[in-house]
Amino acid sequence: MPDIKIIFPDGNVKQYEHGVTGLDILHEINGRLKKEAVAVKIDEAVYDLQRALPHGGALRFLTFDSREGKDVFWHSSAHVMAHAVKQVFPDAKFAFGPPVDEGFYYDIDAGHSISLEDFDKIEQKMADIVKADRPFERAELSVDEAIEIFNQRKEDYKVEQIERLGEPPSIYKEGDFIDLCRGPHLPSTGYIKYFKLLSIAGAYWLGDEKNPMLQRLYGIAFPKKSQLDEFLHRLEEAKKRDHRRLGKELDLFSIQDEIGPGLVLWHPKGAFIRHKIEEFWKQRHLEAGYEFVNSPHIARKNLWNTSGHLDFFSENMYSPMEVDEQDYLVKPMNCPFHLLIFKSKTRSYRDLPYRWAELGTVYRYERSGVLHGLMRVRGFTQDDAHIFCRPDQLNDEVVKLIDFSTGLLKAFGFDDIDVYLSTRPEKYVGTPDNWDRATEALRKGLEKTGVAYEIDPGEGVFYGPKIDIKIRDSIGRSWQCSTIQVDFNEPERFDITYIGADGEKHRPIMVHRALLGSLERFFGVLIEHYAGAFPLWLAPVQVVVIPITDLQHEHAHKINAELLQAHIRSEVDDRSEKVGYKIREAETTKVPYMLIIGQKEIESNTVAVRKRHDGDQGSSTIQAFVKMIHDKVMSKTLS
RNA sequence: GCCACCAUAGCUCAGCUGGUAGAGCGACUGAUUUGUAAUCAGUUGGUCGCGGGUUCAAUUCCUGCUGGUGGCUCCA
Repeated sequence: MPDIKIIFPDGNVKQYEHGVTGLDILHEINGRLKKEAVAVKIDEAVYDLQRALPHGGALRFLTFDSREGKDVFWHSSAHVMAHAVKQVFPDAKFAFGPPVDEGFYYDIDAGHSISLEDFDKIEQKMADIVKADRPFERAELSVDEAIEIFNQRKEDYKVEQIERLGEPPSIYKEGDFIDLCRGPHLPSTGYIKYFKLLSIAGAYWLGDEKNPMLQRLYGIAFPKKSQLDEFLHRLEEAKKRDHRRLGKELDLFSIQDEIGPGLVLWHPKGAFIRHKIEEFWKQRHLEAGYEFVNSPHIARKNLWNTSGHLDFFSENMYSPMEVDEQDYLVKPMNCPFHLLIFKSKTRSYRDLPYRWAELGTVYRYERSGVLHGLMRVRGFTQDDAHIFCRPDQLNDEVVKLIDFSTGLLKAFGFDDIDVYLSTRPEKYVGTPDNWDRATEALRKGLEKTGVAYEIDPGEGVFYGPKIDIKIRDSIGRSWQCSTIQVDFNEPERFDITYIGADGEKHRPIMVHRALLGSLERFFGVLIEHYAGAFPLWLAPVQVVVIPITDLQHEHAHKINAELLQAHIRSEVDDRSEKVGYKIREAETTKVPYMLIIGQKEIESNTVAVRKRHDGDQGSSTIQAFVKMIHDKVMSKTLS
């Protein structure tokens, strides 16, 4: 009896017998899909192609091109990898093996260390499994049946999962390999044509560092060879724009053993770029009604008691130093200082809000394994500010902040952002009631600006909830920079007040915020975003004047002097090298403009302009060139 | 901190199963006077991350430490 009603994307409706599978339907279709479909979606649920459809509905075949298709493809790939590992290491036990953004992994307890040298063997076994083109067969079991199967196979982690699941599990069988899995999976192993194991890492069972550590094998797989090649090529490209590598090549910064891990030296060129960023930042902040403050690097221990840092943040703080028999601590945050500036005199409701900004350098103990170039360091400068306002001003301030932040980031070419609202964590100060008010304020602000956001439960800071803005760089990676945190608690702990219109004392609300985040991380992100080719307004050297022979040296220096007069950062390359060599060097050091000066240019009193990446731009008068540079710097043109 | 891996000249890297090290680029010197991504020649450069052990002999094997890489946990 035909009782499965399928609605096709083109609107056609067709009835099928009970037991019909995606593959059956696929066979009736011609074209690309027939070869490329990896799963089928009925309404909102994704099913295996080989599985009898449990019910009818709107049908859509999924290919590798879709997110869901990739997940199915990579999930099955993880399964194949696990099977291969099992063949190489028969005692291996398996935990989780999900697809991720790019590829898949499987957490494995192999009984001994799997190392990179085992990759070849595992990949060969995977190739055998793929070649055998065995079907993935689904079965649904009772909890007891499943536990028995996995107990027999000594799959302790799987048994634990089943017990935690508490509902009848499904399993997938491929050859003699059985995995606990919700699915869906590819019809057979043969789909996984091109794959590669990528890396190996440690990962705690269930993500808890108290649990034993498993080995996580990462891999990637594609239906087409070109896709695998492109993926590997992209890895290479990402490597080329790695800020650690570019930082060295372009002489921007260094981190040295003698000083200590996570402590950054800004070299002249890097420091110059930082200077331009700070200059811009300060200008924008003055325009937005901020005032600047400054605070010391250390303070008495008791200050950090008052603020709650010693109770909630001490694992990130350095040990006290003794000064005149008193303990002092290096600051991990700037907020207590700003609170005390507020407290230094009586404040009136008329003067709120105060917006106090500081490029404040803080030090935090980060565990050695988390340090990473400029992205994660132990000493860094936050572009910090604290806003003290009345309750009736809060909403407006939050809205302003979101706009201010996105505007600032846009100037650097970051248009693509992800926004998160992080709520109360397990360890927190203050009352749940205050937390709710603060969270609500942030949520309202977000709603008002209309930006799309996600909730990040339990990810707030100890003193308040926060909005985090993550920016996407030019190759699509996401970086956390801006953070906006509403805090009802610190004002209470420091007992700060203002005098209201009613002549009574009132408690102000405090907003903590860093927009670029830290200058170190932001610089690292910028280096990778621009691949080291900083836009004109940031480039430490904007122009290299290149005389062709000694005969043009004098003229070249004259032009250079004119450029310097016009506040253009220019240098002359008057070494005894060929033009090609000098151009190559200017290109590799990513100088935005080159001016080639030969006899022709001297005679016509022009300059031959060459643009980084784009080559010869023809000749120009020096006046026109200077004007163009000025215009681009003024408008902060990115290209 | 945990798991795996790595550490050789300023940089990128060679150096098979132990017999105290090489290349390219860079830097320096000289020649060359050059028209849009590498002119030629010469010179310089290393306690083979640091300490201990095995050995007649250790850059190579073992071990401890330091630092780094990819992850996990944590985070600006």
